[in-house]
Order: sequence, then structure tokens, then C-alpha cells
Amino acid sequence: MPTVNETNKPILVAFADDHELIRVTMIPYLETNDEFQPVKVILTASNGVELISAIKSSPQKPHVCILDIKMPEMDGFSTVREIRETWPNMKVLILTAYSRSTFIIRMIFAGVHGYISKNSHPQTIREAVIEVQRTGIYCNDLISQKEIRSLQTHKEKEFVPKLSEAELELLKYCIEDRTYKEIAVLMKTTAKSIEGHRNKLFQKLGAKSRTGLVMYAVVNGYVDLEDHNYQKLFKIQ
Amino acid sequence: MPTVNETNKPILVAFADDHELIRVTMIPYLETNDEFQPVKVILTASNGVELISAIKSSPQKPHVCILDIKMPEMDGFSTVREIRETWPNMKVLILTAYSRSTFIIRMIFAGVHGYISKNSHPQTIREAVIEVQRTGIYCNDLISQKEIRSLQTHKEKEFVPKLSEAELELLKYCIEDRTYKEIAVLMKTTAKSIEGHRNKLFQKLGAKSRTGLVMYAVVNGYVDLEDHNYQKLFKIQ
DNA sequence: AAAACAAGAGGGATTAATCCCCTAACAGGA
DNA sequence: TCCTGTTAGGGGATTAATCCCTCTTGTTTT
Repeated sequence: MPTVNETNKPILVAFADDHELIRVTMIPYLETNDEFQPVKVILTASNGVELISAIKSSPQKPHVCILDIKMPEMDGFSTVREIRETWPNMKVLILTAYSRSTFIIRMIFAGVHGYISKNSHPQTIREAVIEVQRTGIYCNDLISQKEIRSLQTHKEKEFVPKLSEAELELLKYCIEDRTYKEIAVLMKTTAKSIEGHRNKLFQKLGAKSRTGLVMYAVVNGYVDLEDHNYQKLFKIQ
Repeated sequence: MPTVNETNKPILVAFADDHELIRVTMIPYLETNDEFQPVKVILTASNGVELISAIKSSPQKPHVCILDIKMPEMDGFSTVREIRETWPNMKVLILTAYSRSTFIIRMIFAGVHGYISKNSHPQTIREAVIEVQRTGIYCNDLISQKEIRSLQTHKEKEFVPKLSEAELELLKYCIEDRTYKEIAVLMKTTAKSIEGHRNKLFQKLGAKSRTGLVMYAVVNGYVDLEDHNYQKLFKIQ
């Protein structure tokens, strides 16, 4: 299955991360030549959408993509899916600060070949690139083969509830300091319908109260804590 | 006021970040010798507590400390305060992925000399080190001199509400999917007292409902989204 | 075509959350 | 000492949140 590279031909890497600091400083470590297997970074991008269009317009296709999970557009998940569908032989490595099991599981279902923490030595990432290109998978303490096998016998929706459009919209409104009556107006519907969707969310997400919904939304990346207007809670300026 | 280093004597830097990737890859960029002013990283640590004990046991003291904001113990804030009190001439630069104004403001009040986003080029951080050692302050789009001056005419508590022990404890329980009655049992008090503290929190934080309290706790780093047991919301395993 | 299912909405009941007013204890300042 | 403020509570009222049951109207399954 995996496209094995001939030794001494470089593994071509594409690298997406929203922090320029990481993008720039990582390259020399990935391209270190202390082994017989060279690695070359042929393109970088600051998010998944950029990465995909860069790959599309590049005559040279990368063998391995390294990407971060950028919140909250879930770029990571949809980017992985798109890469796996468009270029089935391309390998995908996730390099991120998030170690939440929910993200790891969703990434496995999206089809990644490895998941690495930013709390690793840069050399480890280089090794992961080589390993994933050689064997088609990179395992570590975050993703072990056992876990992957146990996940493959299940369906994604057992782990990752599929939310309807209305449920998703309500979930996003739930984090705002408003009553359901107010949210109903914003969603152009009645408080009773909101109740229905909320009950469905309770059931699907295993929450008992609105607090549970809010924390679900936050923990699973439906909220961008960096640019959300919750900063208005401070009366700055 | 600032201790100016003689040219060609290296600026000594201590560097704390919870990701090994950043620690390792940054060093060569900080130590680049493309200018007349050399910079030398004399110690690194993975969090603020480690950093301070490393400085204490080091015969050579750094001129500049670079640190991340590690959540949720607020290490960043207390680390900065401790450094500023123990070594008043030492400069402190924050290097972080968080650009929330609440964090920036709290860091200014804690006494930092500069605040840099991880979405900067590594060369910028080297420049910031040199600038902060030369002038005592590093300004950019996140911290401008105008903002600092406007902040200096105010008191911290106008921006950053001071919470009592009970209020802080309640705030942390608020993010859990429990009723106030249950929280009262956990806090070994009555539901009526909880009500009192909650009302005080509403007033201090400008929230209208528990949802507002939950979001305040999340946005301001009272919750560690990485290791909190809110992952139990998934029925994994 | 019948059955099962999902989304949207209402009625009515119960519990939790929020609000307002009030007291006692206690600490710190003028 | 008196005043003031804070903390921890209680009583009782109101509104919001949650629950349970029903009833459409489509859609999907069988």
C-alpha cells in the first residue's frame, strides 16, 4: 500500500502551522542530513486551506504533510479528509499542542497516519516523517496500533456524535450569556423548538445541563477563545 | 534604570516554554550572530517554577527571561511577579500563542517588558531581546507605549477583578455539569452561601448567568482544557 | 403502503436559577 | 467606640431551565 521511496531520494514534505515561529524554526531540523534518508520541505502554509491550494498549484507533490489543528473552523479535520480523498497515497502527520483524546480519535477517523505532540524533540518529528513514509503509519504514546485496531472495529458516530445544523447553531449560541428565549429570537424560531434541540444535544453529548453543553463546545473546539468577543467581559476602554 | 550591556558582551537569556519543540528549535535563531550583539541562551525550562529554581541555582544570572503563559495554574503571571521582585533588573519577555487582551493587560500589571506572539518570525524575538535589554521595553502591535501609559493611570483591579478564595473555588466548580446544590455539598457549605458568592461573581465579572461565569473561567484560563476530565463526555473505551 | 423516524412546536408541571430583602458575626478604620 | 464593609446565611418570590407527553408534517425504511 504505502509508496516506498528509494533510499537517498528525498522525502518531500509540506508543512502547515498557524505560527510562523514553528514553521520557520522546524525546517532545518526536518532537513538535517545526519542519516542516509534526506527530507526536503517543499512548501509551507499557515492553515489547511492554504496548504491544499499550495499543493494543488505545485508541480511537485509532497509525500508527507505535517499539519496542526487550527481551531475553531475544524480546519484540521476537514483538511485531512480532503487530502486523503484527493491524494490517497499522501501521508498525513498531525503535529499539535492538543492531546485531547477526542481530537486524536477524530483524526484517526479522518485518516491520519500519525499524531505527534508539540512537546517532542524536533528530531522525533523527522523520524516520524521517515517512518510514516516507509511503513504508512507512525505510532507513539498518543496513537498506538492497538488503539487504531480497536477503533477500526467501531463506527465514528459511536464516538463523535453527528449534530444537525440546528443543533450545531444552538450549541454555538449556548456559550453566550443569553437565555434560550433570546437565542430563539436569534435563531428565528420558538423557545419550544430550542428546547427540543437542546434535549437532543443533552442526549447526544451526554450533558445534564447547559453548563455541560458549554463545556462540550469549548473542549471540542467550537469556540475560538482567542478572538471571541467574550473579552467584552472586561470593561477595557 | 535599565542595566545596559556593553556591546559585544553577550546578552544572557533564560527560556521557558512547555513545548520541547519550541525550546530546542528557538535556540539557534536566538544565538544567530548576524549582528554585533551576541545573544546566549544559558538555561531553559518547561515551566515557570522550573525556570525560577534554575535561575536561583545558576551562578550566572540571565539578563532577559523569555516565557510562555502556561495554563491554568497562571504560572505565567506569578512567575513574572516573582522574577520582578527577586531580580528587579532582569527583563521579562512573554512569548505566547495567546493574544487575548485580558492576558496582555494582566501581564503588563505583572511587570513584563514585552509581549510577543508565536506568530512572529524567530528573528523578531531575537530583536526583541536586544531591544528590551537596551531600552527596558519592547513595543509592538500587541503592546504599544500608548497602551502602557493609559494603563499606568489605572489600578489593576479596575481591569482584573480580585476574587476571594470562596469565589475562586466556586468559579472552578461552575464549569462542572452540577447544580449549585451539589456544589454546595462539595464546598461544605449551604446553597444560600453559594448564591451569595455567585452574586458577587456576577457583579465582579459582569456576567448575567452561570453561562457567563463558565465562559469567564474558560477564557481567562481557570480551566485546563487539555487534561480536564470533561473528556468523559465521550464514552471512549 | 404501512411503519418507523426525525424536526418543529405546544401544554403543563417541576426543579433549578436568579433576585430582593434582611440579619448576625466579625474585622478594620476613623 | 462607632462606623463601615465583608462574609455567611435565611425567607420568600419570580423567572428560567428542565422534563414529560402530545401532535403535526415530512422523510426514510421495510
